[in-house]
Amino acid sequence: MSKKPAVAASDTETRATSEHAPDLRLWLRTLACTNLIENHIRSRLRAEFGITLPRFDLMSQLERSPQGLKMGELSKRMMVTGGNVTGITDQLVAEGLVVREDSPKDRRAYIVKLTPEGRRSFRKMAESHETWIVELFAGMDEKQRGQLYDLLAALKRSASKAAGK
Amino acid sequence: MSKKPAVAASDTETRATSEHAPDLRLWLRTLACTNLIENHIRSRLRAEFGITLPRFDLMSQLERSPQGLKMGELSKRMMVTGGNVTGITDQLVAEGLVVREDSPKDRRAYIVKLTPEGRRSFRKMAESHETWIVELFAGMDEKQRGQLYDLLAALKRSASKAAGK
DNA sequence: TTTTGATATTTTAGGCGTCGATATATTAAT
DNA sequence: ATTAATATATCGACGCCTAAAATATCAAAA
Repeated sequence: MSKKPAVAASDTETRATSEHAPDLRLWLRTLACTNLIENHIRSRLRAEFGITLPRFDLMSQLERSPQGLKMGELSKRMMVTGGNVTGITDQLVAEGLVVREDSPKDRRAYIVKLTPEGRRSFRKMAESHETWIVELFAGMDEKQRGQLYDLLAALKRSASKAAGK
Repeated sequence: MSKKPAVAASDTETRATSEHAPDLRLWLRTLACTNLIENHIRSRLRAEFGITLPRFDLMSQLERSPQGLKMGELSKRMMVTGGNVTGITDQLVAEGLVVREDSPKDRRAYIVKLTPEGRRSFRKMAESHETWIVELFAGMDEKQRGQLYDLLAALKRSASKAAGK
């Protein structure tokens, strides 16, 4: 009996029908995929490790930057506002998974780093996380995944340009 | 001078590097695209119409179902929890854009419908919304968009199956 | 040096979103 | 007809998230 979360499983995409522009349907399908996967990952992280997705994401950024990151860097990379990063960091600090160190170069700034426990904890979770992702994409063959990867690069360029970089 | 929101513009994808599995990089790229587009749409809806994305989404569902939808239907289609729908609906009711009618068939349920004003208001916003989406995808050619559409269908199938329908 | 403008972070207020619990109604089984 | 199981929606607590304003520092120009 795998636990079904209270959140419903289906179709954001239901919004789109014949009269809508193809681009709109394409966008809604993109969204549906993302929501599906994100909701799944979110609930598994919660169920199996008692952590939230944003906290996991922040730790993930830090694990890849052992020298640490400034709050503003985290904000850019996570694509969320600075105020948001403040809150998430506060929580992780309280849990002992992360530390704020004063920047020697700039007294306005902090350098956020994983603690040894944070690093240990993250690596364990990341392993499962990667497995889950692999499972979610397993229904596509190698070639499809490669094509999708390339097309998303094109989409990223297109949207970045239209959104004003 | 187009207004730049306080939210940073770049790369969730920064998380992925060489040592990560290809699937993980594919997922992070998907996420980066979605965030980019969603953030853009969110701030334009706010700036130009003073509405939030979730409220727009809910109205969007209702516009396509003139007979109205039960709270639970909205929850499924929007891929969010029931409690969440309650809150968003409350706000839209307070703004006079939506009504909760008692279901004649089932006294537990409500049927939510757009008011005439809600419908009028939505149609005006939807026009702009669609234009924005078209702009965001404009950097891809017809063929690329078609391929992406098909590949996302495959992803949706794959992820739905792995997530347990 | 003082001012000016930009940058780094936090704070505040309010909306979104989840989970788990509750109240109520429906449906099925006894 | 009573009971039990299931379904619909709301509520409360808590965390995420944004936008806008406040605070502090830096860097460069006057």
